[in-house]
Amino acid sequence: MELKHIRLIREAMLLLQRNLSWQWKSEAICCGITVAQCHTLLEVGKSGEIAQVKLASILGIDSSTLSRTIDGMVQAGLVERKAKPDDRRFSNIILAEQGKEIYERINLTSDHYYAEIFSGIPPEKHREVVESITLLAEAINNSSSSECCAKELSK
Amino acid sequence: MELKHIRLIREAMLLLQRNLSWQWKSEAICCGITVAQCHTLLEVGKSGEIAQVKLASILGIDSSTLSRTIDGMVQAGLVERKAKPDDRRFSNIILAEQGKEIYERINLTSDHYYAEIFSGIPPEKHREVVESITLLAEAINNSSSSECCAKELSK
DNA sequence: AAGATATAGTTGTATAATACAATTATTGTA
DNA sequence: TACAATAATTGTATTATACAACTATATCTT
Repeated sequence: MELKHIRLIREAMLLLQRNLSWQWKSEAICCGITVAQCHTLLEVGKSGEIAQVKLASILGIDSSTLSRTIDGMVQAGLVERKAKPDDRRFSNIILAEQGKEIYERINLTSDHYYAEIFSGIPPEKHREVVESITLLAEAINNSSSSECCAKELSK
Repeated sequence: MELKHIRLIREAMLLLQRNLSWQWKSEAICCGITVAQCHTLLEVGKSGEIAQVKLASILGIDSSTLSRTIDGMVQAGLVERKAKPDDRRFSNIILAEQGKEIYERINLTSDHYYAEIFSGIPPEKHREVVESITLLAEAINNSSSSECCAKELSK
């Protein structure tokens, strides 16, 4: 891998990160929720029903952080805590009425967002881009850990 | 663009975002600095010398936020404020001694990080991936704004 | 040239997001 | 049954952030 290409990727990833971060803020604010709530909502919606500990692991945050995020979402009528009958340590999270609506809305907006992005890319490249991003995402996900320290944050 | 592909991209981007967010934390902690300082340091190093207002715009944050981040970095000996002689409203930011070292170090680590990522991708795909990410980054960058509200955060 | 307007940066203030440590409730194991 | 493990919560501190108000400097308008 040439350094030249690595630098290109690094710059591109920076651009992606910054633009996506705005996109999240924008979607959250539009729906009157916070960014953390937005991330959480989308994962709960995707899972249907999920334990906090699992959710925290997917979101990459501490379970204490998630606990408080969920508090706020319960208050706002976005989700509900549902005790797991066979193991009462767990509380499973499910969408509440208000949460379902907002989930659908954000889901749609996200789809439109990416559809619009791709309208700025020549159609004959679409397949290649989808494949490449998927490849990269998998590679990054598999390579994670290693390198340097980060002991404190590990889980 | 098929919905199936959009959903693939959305999932991949989520993975990327979450992994990169850990990477930034990890690099920052290794160097004894914060994530915001790390982002700022890399941009200052890249630019050589840059006004705060420009820097804030690149980083996508409010200039008041940046002002305080820079305060901390000056304290830590990472950067210096240098008044612009011909327009004293500006203070240009440059790397200080300590900052240069850490900049080089993080730059190297980042290069290694991506090199390692790519070692998990078949070499014949590398060119395609670089091209695709660049395409996507440009498309996202150009398409930004529009859609929904986000009036409050606009600049 | 004087007053009005614009720009860069800072400070006051509030909030969101986060982690770590300690604690409680529950379950599993020796 | 006592002890270890796990899920969640609460106490506490810190980081990152934005908006509004303000100061200092520069530019424009008449």
